[in-house]
Amino acid sequence: MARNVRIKDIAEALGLSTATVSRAISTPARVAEPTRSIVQAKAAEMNYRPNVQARSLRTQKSMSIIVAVRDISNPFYLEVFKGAEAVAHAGKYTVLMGNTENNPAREAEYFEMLRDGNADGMILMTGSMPDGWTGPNKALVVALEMIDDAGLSRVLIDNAAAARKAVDHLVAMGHRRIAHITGPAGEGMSERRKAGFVAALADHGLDLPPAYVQPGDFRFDTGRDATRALLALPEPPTAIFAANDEMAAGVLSEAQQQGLSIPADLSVIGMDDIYLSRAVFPPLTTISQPRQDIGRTAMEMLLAQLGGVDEPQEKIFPTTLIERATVARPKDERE
Amino acid sequence: MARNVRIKDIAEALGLSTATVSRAISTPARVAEPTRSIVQAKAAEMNYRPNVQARSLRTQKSMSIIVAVRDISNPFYLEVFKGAEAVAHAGKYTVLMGNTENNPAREAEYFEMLRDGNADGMILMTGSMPDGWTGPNKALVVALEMIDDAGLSRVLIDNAAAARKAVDHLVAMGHRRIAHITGPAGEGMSERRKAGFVAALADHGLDLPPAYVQPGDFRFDTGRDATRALLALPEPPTAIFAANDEMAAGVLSEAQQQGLSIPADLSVIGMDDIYLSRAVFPPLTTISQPRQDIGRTAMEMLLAQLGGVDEPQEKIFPTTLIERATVARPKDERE
DNA sequence: TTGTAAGCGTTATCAT
DNA sequence: ATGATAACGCTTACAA
Repeated sequence: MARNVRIKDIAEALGLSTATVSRAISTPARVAEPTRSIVQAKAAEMNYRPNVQARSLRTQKSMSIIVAVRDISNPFYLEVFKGAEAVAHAGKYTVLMGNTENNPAREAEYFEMLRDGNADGMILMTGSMPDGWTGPNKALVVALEMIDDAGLSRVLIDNAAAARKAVDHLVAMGHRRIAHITGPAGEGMSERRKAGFVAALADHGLDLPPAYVQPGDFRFDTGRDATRALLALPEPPTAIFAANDEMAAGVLSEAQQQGLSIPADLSVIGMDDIYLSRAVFPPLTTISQPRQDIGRTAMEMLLAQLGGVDEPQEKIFPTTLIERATVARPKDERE
Repeated sequence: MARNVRIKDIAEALGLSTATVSRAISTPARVAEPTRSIVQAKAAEMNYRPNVQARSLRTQKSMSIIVAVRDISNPFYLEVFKGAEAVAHAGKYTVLMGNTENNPAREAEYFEMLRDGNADGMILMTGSMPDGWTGPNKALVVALEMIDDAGLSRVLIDNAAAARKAVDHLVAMGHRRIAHITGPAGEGMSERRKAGFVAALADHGLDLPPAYVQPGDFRFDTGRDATRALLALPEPPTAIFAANDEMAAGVLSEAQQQGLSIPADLSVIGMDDIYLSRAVFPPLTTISQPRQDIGRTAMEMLLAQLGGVDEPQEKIFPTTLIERATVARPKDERE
């Protein structure tokens, strides 16, 4: 394997200086016409590929971006990542998937990578920021409001409005006893969904027994557990809005386990529209958020920051109710 | 923000040469005791962080590894990636997730990154290698036999044996009319699972009508379609072995849609044991492969290659039947 | 054991 | 418009 072609090799082959060759390649505008094309042609011919580390060392830019998520095995992030990746890629940036595993130490590591210049910017979908993080003008964007921190660019959805959509739909279908399974307590996303749920119920003049709000943690098992508790109530709900699809799958599972028929005996709405929602039976009615768009937009904001835009941006994406097959009119009403 | 601390700063602060400081940090063994600890202490005190690009430029190593998958939004790869990431991380390597989208151009790009020194090695879970790839002694490991290419280190599972396990279980439960939904035609993984299925059936002396082998592509929808075809047969199967869990979910969905009760009316076995298999109802009986271990091992092999091991390694992981709730004795036998 | 100095490949500054 | 040269931060012969 021959050694890699360097700018110097092209320069020698052409009797030019390395400076000119470098310019012809990186800033073509700064080099006159006959020369420019000659250099470019020769570079192509010699199969020249710039050495990124050398370039990074010199320019102090790594051309790579970290997308940090809590848990890479959570399919929720996949589409977001995909959208972000596509934009980065188009902008000649490389993206690193940062998996924090909900571990503050690992989270801190990614911030160190940022600080050390291993990456030029970061999209955060993790829970928190390291305590004393004083951004050394590194680009940072928060996606999906995992972090409540002013002053950062953010792309989010209106979680409360989304919850309201779920409630409105259930009410329109005639439900009056509607329960909710929440996400992890204390997290902005869960809290907002819960708040939207509570407010919507109030607006419809519906009763909300405390037991109708069950704690969950976004995982399948808590969906099951909460459902068990809900169905054991003297007056069980006729509909359940789970704060995400995975828990909604848990609802379906537990309800069917108990011999209930969905949606005849119990209506269910999930949220996020991950691919799971199509794969369960019956296919899950859910609130969808444009996850690829979210990733794309977050990356666009980041690249904008890298390009010099300073004011924090904010973009809120709309959500959509996807009607599939887990909502029907409640039985008592039918009879 | 103060400029980053460099080796030179430490050297000056201590009245030593940069060479000594560098050695104390990177190759402590090569420096005498009083000096070593002094340097290390000072480095910590000054909050020194090595500049990776400079180091890479000098050593010609990037300390990063690409894990290339066909489609990042396929949850199948997540756990594998996680295992690989953990090992890399422990070895001070960074891992880049390469998403090829089944696009040969993007695949080629990752190989270029390898060649250009953006990465020191690559774990391949994509479909193919670029045509004229003449590995310039770059480390390469194939995981999950997506590629049939001799001479590369590989970590895989015995797909045929796994399929046989599924068949054996169904036969032991009394099934004699067993169908299979395959993965994409031509891919080693699918072909091996199918071959294992066919051979196992033959070994049990069971009939295999051609229509009992339905083509799929590993996706939910083809699971549904194949099931529709299978159930429309004059003599439909009493059990279906789907080549992966996603298609098995499609089987459940379609069968339940048609009013069948699972497993009473139809037994189903999937394969891979992705989290989906627990989230459907009834929870899916499936063949599990140790995906984190596979990722871990692949990365270990890669690091070994990077460390100088030259002979291609090969490791085959065992699979396990996970009995959940989609298999029962067939009806006719009960009556 | 430690120091000197060259060099990794590129870009930026300053001349010409 | 192009060229000479220094510099980015680090490691590693080679010398002392």
